[in-house]
Amino acid sequence: MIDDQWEPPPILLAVDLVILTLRESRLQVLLVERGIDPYQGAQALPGGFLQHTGESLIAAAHRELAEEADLDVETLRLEQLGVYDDPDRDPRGRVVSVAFLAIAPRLPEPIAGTDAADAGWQPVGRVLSGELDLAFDHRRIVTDGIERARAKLEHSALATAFCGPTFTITDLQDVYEAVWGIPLDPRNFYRKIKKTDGFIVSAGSARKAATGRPARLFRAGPREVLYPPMIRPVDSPNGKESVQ
Amino acid sequence: MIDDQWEPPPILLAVDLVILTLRESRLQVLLVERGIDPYQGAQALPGGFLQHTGESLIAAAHRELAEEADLDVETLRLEQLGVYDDPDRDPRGRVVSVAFLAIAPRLPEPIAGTDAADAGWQPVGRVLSGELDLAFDHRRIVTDGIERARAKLEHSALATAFCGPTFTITDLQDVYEAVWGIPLDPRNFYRKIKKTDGFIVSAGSARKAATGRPARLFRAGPREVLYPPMIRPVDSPNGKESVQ
DNA sequence: GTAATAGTGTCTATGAGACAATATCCG
DNA sequence: CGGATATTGTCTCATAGACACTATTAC
Repeated sequence: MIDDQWEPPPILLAVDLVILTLRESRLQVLLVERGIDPYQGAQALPGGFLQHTGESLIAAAHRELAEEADLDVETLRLEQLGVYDDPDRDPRGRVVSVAFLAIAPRLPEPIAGTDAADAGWQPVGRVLSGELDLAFDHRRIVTDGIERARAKLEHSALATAFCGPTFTITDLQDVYEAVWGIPLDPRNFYRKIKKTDGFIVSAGSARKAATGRPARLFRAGPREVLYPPMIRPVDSPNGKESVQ
Repeated sequence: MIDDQWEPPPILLAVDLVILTLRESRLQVLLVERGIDPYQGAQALPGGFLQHTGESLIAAAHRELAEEADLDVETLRLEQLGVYDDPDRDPRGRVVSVAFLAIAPRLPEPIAGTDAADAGWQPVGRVLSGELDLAFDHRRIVTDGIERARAKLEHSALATAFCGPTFTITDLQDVYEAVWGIPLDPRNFYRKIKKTDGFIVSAGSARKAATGRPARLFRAGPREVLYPPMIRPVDSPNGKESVQ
């Protein structure tokens, strides 16, 4: 707790960032090791406090993203994920945090953190299973972010954000399989994608692996809303949804 | 503006409430007439500032709901809609507002406001069209709330929240038609609803109107997530979504 | 040639949408 | 009975999913 030599502390506003990417065919989340006291040494989402009254939340999110993860701010679209305001979520006092979600394409191996003690990718499975313990309520925030990403893959062209500027349809399928956590039939996936006008546009062809027939390359198309949506096979066909 | 006899004012946290209901077969939103200075006399969403540091956002939302609209807090489920934090959104200074969305069943005609100068329902069409001008950025918040409600009708059993404890399938159809703003075929709607296990459960039958065959009555079932989803016919089959 | 991946064709079951037909009330 | 609404039946078309098959590369 903080020393109480003066007035009750005000409510502090913070931002937390859930940055997801695909590495080694697995969905991974960007985490930093906390360098200061509450939860020092624990893994946490990148983020921090608003620096001044006039700073907008999205500006703070972009600033933290640049500071802590050295990510290209321009290419990442941040989407508001939710507000986390349990009065007890931060031992330092009342901290209301606004979480943002972003999807990143595959990046050079180590994220060169300039600010945080250490920044790196972790498979989301280790977070969801509880194997990896996160500071504050960040496990819940990650859980919510993943569920949001899964849902957005159904109705939007978000999946292309996981890929580089050009990609194959198989690359795209890897995204869906990793985020949804289920296998898909390559043949049906291929036709479904190509039948959705504007989802992807041709970008030549190239040889990918050292084996097999080379795949055509595509770029993200103009369409952002998918109609009809991609269908996520249901594993629990009854009752309420079970997150985590 | 506020007088500046002391330190730069802190960031203030507020809640705004989008309460939707069905009246006269139209989607309507609860608005209050502002009694104090910024936008005095204009229509606005019910809401207000957090009263003390320890108050949670959801508690503040419920409190405002009770104060300004005299609504039964227990039956309404508030869902976080989003954060609105444009630094210029409130002339008094930096006010960050968290919006909540709730769906209310048909209620006794006049909402007896205890706090606000006046509270009442307005058809959302008048807000969306700009015919009715709202204070602050509340028109955007209402727009976002409606879009959220439309989307949730597809994938959740939210529609039953618009109805009373028991309702007919035609009542449910009225909800979908009003919120989506399109007509649906009664025969196909009927079968689709009954085929979705757990959406509704039987609750006897009763005569509704003075004419026609009496309909069976139902209650909301245990299912909250609809799989497969209800399908909202698409009016704009191409390109990006236009929220306006 | 074989191995491996990319891409196409085809069949089937299911479900959405159109709409005829029947049921059950009021007067 | 006729008018009105509720409920069921049936037909057609589109599509998801299963899966056989062909195409194109590396070796």
